Order: sequence, then C-alpha cells, then structure tokens
Amino acid sequence: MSWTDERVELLKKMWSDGQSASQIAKELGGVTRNAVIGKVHRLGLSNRAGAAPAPAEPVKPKPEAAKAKPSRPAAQPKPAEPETRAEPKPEPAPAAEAPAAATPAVSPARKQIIPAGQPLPPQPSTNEISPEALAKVSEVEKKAKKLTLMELTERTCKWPVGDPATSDFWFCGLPVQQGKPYCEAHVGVAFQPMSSRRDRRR
DNA sequence: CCCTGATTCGC
DNA sequence: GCGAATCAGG
Repeated sequence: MSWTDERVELLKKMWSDGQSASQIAKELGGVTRNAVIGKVHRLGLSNRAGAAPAPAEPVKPKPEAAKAKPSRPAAQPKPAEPETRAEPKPEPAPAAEAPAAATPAVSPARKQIIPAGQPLPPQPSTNEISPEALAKVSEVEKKAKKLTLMELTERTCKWPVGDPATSDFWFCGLPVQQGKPYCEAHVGVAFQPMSSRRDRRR
C-alpha cells in the first residue's frame, strides 16, 4: 500500500482526532502503526496539541560506553540546530460545545470481580464522583466508538451508555485501561471509593 | 502483558 | 520517502 492522497488525508484526520497510530493503521489497512507514525513525522504533524513550546530537551547523557554489545552506533551529534521552529498553527478550537443530553446514567452496576489481589489504594475520600471525572465522561462519550455488545473485545471499554430498552444504547468502546474493563474516563467513575451516596436522604 | 509515540537507518 | 526495529515510557 502506498500513501495516496486519500490515505494521507484519513491519516491526518484521524491523527488530529486523537486516534492512536495503531487505530489509524487498522483503519487504513495495509500498514503498521510504525508506518503511520513514520508518516506522521514526515508530514510534520507530530504534536497533536499544536502547542509544542521548546521542550528544552533534557538530553540523557547515558555514559555507558563499554559493555559487551555496543549495538547502537549512537545517534548523530546534530551540529547546530537553531530550534527556531516557529510554526503558526491555526489550532482548531476544541469546540466542545455539545448539549450532551443528560446522560441516562445507566449505573454500571457490576462491582467488577476483582481477582482478589488488589487492595484498592488509599482512596481520597470523595463522597461524590469528582466533577472532573464526570465532565471527562460526558466529554469522552462524544468520542466513544459506540459499539454493540458483540463488538466488544477484551480491550474495549464496556461502559454502557443510554437505555438498553431503546435503540439509543451502546458501549463506550474506547481503549480500556490495562486490566480494567473500562477506559480511563469510565474507570474514574466506575471505581468509587466506597462511601458515595449514602446519606442520600431523599 | 497490553499499549503509546519517537527515533534511527537500511532500503 | 518508507517503515521495521528499536527505544522509552504508561
């Protein structure tokens, strides 16, 4: 497969959409994520945030020099690189203005069956789910892949959204967080400390 | 282990 | 220009 205009465009679109290189590669087909990453770099659209203010490269010295297997000839010293990479990027506003019609809040119910090894780290004693976490959820749900039950895999977020009784029901489907059944955002609201809504008095 | 992007360098 | 191999990290 070669990088046709169409493929490059899809790449650009997906990349700026925040899709991972591997996802893009899968979508395109015929290429690996390495190919995608390589292309991304060649196209010069590495940083998606647009804001790449001179990282002031730490530059790791790494003094090792003799150890049986040099293997790597070491990188080029790179003479003089005036990092004057001023790139006037338009930066398309996030445009996160979606009404997000009150999420039906289908409680994940399942408390997850913990393998019995994780003692649950010290919880920050939060009564409610942090507003931040909730905000992140509603935000992420707009990017959800909206998978059907059968499309779920070991690595797709299984957080349900909507009412199962209606056609407006789907599963998040975003990449799960290692081990967990949900993506990062949903893990945030799925695993509550333990107090939560106790004194609901209503 | 799963995954991410970054980099190098022979092709 | 391309991308596998590798590196570095979560």
